[in-house]
Amino acid sequence: MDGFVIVETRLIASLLHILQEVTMTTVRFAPSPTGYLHVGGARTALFNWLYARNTGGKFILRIEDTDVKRSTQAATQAILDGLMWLGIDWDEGPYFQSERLPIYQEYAQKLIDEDNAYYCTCSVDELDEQKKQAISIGRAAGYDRRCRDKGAKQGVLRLKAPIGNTVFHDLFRDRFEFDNSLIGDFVLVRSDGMPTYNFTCAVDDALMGMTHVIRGDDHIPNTPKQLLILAALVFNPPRFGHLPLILGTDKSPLSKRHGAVSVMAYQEQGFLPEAMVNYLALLGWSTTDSQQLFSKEEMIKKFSLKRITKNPAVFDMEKLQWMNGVYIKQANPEKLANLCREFTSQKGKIGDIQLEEIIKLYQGRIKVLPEIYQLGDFFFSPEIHIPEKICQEVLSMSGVEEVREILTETKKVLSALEIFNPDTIEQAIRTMAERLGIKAADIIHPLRAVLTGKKVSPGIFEVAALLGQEMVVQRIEGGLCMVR
RNA sequence: GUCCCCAUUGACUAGGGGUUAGGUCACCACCCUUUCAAGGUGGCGGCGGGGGUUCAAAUCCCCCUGGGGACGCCA
Repeated sequence: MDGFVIVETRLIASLLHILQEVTMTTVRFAPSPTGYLHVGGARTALFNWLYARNTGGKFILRIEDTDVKRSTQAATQAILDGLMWLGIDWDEGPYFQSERLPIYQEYAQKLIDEDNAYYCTCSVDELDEQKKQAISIGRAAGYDRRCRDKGAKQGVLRLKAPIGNTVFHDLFRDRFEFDNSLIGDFVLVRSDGMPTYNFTCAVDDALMGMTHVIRGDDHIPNTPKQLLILAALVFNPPRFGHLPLILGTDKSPLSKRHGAVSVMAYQEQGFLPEAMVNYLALLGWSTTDSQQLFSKEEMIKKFSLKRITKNPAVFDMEKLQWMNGVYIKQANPEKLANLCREFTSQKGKIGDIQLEEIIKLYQGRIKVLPEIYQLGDFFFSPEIHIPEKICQEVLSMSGVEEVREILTETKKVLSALEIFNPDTIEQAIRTMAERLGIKAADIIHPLRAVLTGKKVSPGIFEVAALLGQEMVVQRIEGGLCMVR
């Protein structure tokens, strides 16, 4: 009996395994290497990746480089870099379509053999003319199929679109129905033998076992075309889902004029990949409770296609910055210090003095990493400049003589300290204030001005301690000259 | 010109026949406080318009308006 149970359990397990194999989610990100990974592409990649990880499926990276003129290796690398920076890893690939040409040839031949495709010899000018005419008589602008029955043996290869409608159900919206006659007999293979996007995409999605194709809105018109190819080739179609676009603040599609669109530009500006991913995930996806901050694990666990919205989202820099600030605040200072050093080397600044300690002081105050070099510039150079404005507003605030006395006394008190840390400094200052019968703030403000050259800084006791006793004394002396 | 998509505060969104229309960013105020942040508390502000259906519409249907996309030997 026991043996039977074991056998039965094993049987169920292996059946489940097979079932899982058959139904395993397979998705992909299929960019064309014609530029950097942009925010919209990154969001598309992220959603596919999240879905794959959520379902325990497979995420494939495929480079669609059939446009030889525009594709570059640098762009491919930039896309890979962008994905890696965001922490989006792939299980297969990258596949390059340019290396799969024989496969597409094979299927093109199949379409020809089965009378589902034909050669067209129309020139570009002729096609233009056809388009103009179609529009002038109020028809859909498209190829008029004049070469369908010519029996040409060369030219571009076109699909023979059947009469009827092509229907599909979108993952995020309703039913789509397209009239095949409006789709037209589109090009599958160029006259130079290079296959086109719609053809390679359809073939690869089928061959690579894609269960879901999640891509941008702009591909909606391509979907019926690919469905037609799939049908002609007798492949099972994947499920399609079209993500709404990401817009700029003026509601037009996000582009360079809205600021940075390249994902790597955000790295250069001092954003953390975790924040970027978190923000991107919220552009079109949400949970019922409107949770905002997610760890990667949490995001994977909670991700669901059902909760993707169909309306386009405006990319909001302010919220991204807020989120980045939150991630910086929570990050490990050592990790941040390493990131900051990259910025210093880029900008030619020196930042070796206890960078980690400085970061701790600024973690809760900055939105992007490089801000630390503006707000905390007085930490990074021995000399500081006290702007005239600060001199007037702070150093002569309660009377020049009084400030002079306060600073002189402060210098004396602080240089007498044997242990120089935030606590001892604070104690010394407060004691001094009490002794002189003034407010601690009356000491703190001038002290801040002479130590930092600013009216705003982290807690002055921490700042002073980090600067070190010698530097503090030196800066008070320097500041004293400015009190006049 | 033809086809198609979208519509909740300034932004991201929840809600999908009966809710004081909820959360987050931003903004404002107050608290905390050595300044600035952070944090805490509170506040401002919204269902694009018009018709239906219904006892009841942000929610369902239609029209309009607005925004966007596609119509390549680009992807």
